[in-house]
Amino acid sequence: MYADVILPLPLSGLFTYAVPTDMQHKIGRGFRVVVPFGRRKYYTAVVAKVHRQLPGNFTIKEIHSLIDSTPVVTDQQLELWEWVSFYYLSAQGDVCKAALPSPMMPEDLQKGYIQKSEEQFRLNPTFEDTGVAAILKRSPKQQLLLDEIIWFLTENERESISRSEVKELNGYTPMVLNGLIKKEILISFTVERSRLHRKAALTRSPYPLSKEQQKAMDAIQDSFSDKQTVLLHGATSSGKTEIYIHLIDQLLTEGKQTLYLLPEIALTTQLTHRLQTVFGNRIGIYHSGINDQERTEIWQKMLSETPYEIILGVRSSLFLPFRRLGLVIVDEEHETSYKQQEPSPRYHARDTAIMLAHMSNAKTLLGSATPSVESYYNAQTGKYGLVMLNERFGKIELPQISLQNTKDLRRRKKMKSVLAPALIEEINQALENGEQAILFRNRRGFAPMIECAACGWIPKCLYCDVTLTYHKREHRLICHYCNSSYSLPSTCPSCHSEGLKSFGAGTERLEEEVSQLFPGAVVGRMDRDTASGKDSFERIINDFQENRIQILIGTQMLSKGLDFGNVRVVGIIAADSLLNYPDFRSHERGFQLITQAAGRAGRRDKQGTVIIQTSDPEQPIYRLITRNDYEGFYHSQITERKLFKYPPFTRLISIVLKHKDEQKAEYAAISFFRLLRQSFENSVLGPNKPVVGRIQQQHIREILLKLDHSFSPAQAREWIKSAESRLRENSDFKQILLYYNVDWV
DNA sequence: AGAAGGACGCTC
DNA sequence: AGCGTCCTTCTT
Repeated sequence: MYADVILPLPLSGLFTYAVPTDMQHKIGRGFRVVVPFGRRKYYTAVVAKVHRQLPGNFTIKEIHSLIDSTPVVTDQQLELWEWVSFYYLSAQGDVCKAALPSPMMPEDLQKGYIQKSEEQFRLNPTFEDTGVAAILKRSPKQQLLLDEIIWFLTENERESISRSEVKELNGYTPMVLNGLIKKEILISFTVERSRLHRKAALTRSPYPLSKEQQKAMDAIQDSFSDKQTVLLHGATSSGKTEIYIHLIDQLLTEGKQTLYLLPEIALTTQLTHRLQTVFGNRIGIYHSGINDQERTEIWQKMLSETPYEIILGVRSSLFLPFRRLGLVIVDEEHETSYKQQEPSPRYHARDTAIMLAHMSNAKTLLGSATPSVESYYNAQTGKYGLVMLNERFGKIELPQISLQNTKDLRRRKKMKSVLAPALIEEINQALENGEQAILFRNRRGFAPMIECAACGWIPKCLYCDVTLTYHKREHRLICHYCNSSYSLPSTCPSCHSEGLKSFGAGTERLEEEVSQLFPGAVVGRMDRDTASGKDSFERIINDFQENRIQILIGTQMLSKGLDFGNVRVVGIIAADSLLNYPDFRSHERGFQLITQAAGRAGRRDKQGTVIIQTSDPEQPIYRLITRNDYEGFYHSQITERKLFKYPPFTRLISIVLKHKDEQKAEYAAISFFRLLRQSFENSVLGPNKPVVGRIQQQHIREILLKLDHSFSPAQAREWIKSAESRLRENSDFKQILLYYNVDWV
């Protein structure tokens, strides 16, 4: 008897092992096993198939041991893995890695030994900083390691550190660590107990729906009778969430589970709390703030007799083992963060959710105020049901959106700062009334560019083809692609003049200027530099909600799914930068971003204001934005997409080739292009050097497949894979890094 | 001579 | 991915 197993490695295909006789009646699809792989390693693997066909051509090893007594991956989950791997052209091992929490697939296995929980250390809270310093006065090595540990805990926003993590720190030796434990500055413990058993929460019934909401709810249920997927198009604050709550409640009475998907950044405590007050501990939360141990516990609970009935989670939660899935809600379905970019599998969670629902005989509800062009098209053509929810809840009017022409203002010498006078005036009004303001700028750092006024020299990254951004707080130049940082030269390295000038304003400079403009206000900033961890993100949001911050400046991460009640004005700084990049979706993204950001404006009962600063207000997209004309926007986009053969009329597969040597990358790209052309003919475009042609020393080339609906995914896959193996036959291309991005967004 | 650093090739 | 092997280049 043999078992084909999935190894959590980026390898294509399954590996076959012999099943020991005493294991034969205990093993099956979805069980984990420990297998020897390579000369000396043991890995955890998942059994995909048990069979009796003797495999050929290689010596077969035996499964070392069986981990489970019942499957931990259900048949239906494995089917989904197979689909993701097939459709997104990724290795099954990569899908396995994305799906299973890492503690369920331990990799550093000694023979016959499976690591349980590791020893952890936390700081002894009874010591004050000064007390510790006194104790360690004569132990500089221990003080040094302690500093490293404290730095690690702060950096990762964690309470404890494992032994293996301590070993990685500077200044670690077993003796130094033991010293800290002996002096009881560090407390050692191992995690055994589950954190899931929270006490039963008090819950409330769902609030009654308004007439509009009830109408939408009825329409959704009606639509589900003949459509598998329904798109709910409802303005921001139209009360979509309460409809979701009622639907989930309905599903509960039918004994069915609901998966509620949210884009990564939007997973706010706001929504978690709101759902928990209704559903208490019947809901499981699965997002980036949940650690691997908790993920494992959630997985185990989903397999148990009493699984969570609702999961609120991000992308990866669609790989959890659902037994009776009835509904998948994809909130903010237009969000591009639903598409995983790195690493493989590069899957789209919205589309995978629809596939999951299909496999589970469940329904999918997509919700958005600004649906993606693809989804709206599917709704228009009848593939999806379409339900509109127009009225804003509580009849709050949509914000007033106006444009400020910065080019014209600058010419007339009216721009005395980064902000247009009209925006300054609005912010002043807000501050006078005890109200708040939000300013968006999609570039972090102080100045996006530095240039020598004398010779035109521009600092660039050594490893990437990009200009460096000046960060004032660090007083350094930073590459936003590889994070490497450089000191700012005092004179131009090229001509030695002292005329280095900075151009443009990122969020950091905006924060500085705004603080000077409004000295009485507290200004907060939220971007990757100030809100790295989940906690700092929430701290800033809380400070703003509780009015400890009056003006909040931020990048896109601020525009998504947050509800504030006291924002009078939203300003979009340098809106053109949102629209002017070479991508057929740039206008769609700009429309969505500005409309979503505008949705943050408005107070409990008063209309809000949105001011868009642009140097090109004649762009037609702005008319659509200011009139909140989604239909007009959709029609302009779909016409363009049809004309230029973009999705949904075609399927795009981007092929990326990377190599340290530019010549090799180029040559491989041309060869691959020619091979693909033999089967795909005119549907292959390229190869192109992307706008950023080199990242982390790797030169990049892209080939684009633009496939109309005459190509089935199976056909496309077959041709691509055969072209790839022909490319790999040439030994020149062995070390070319090659990957696919299916349904590239 | 020996260390150190890449580029392959292979893993049931 | 990881790891062994084979090779080149650096180090002394």
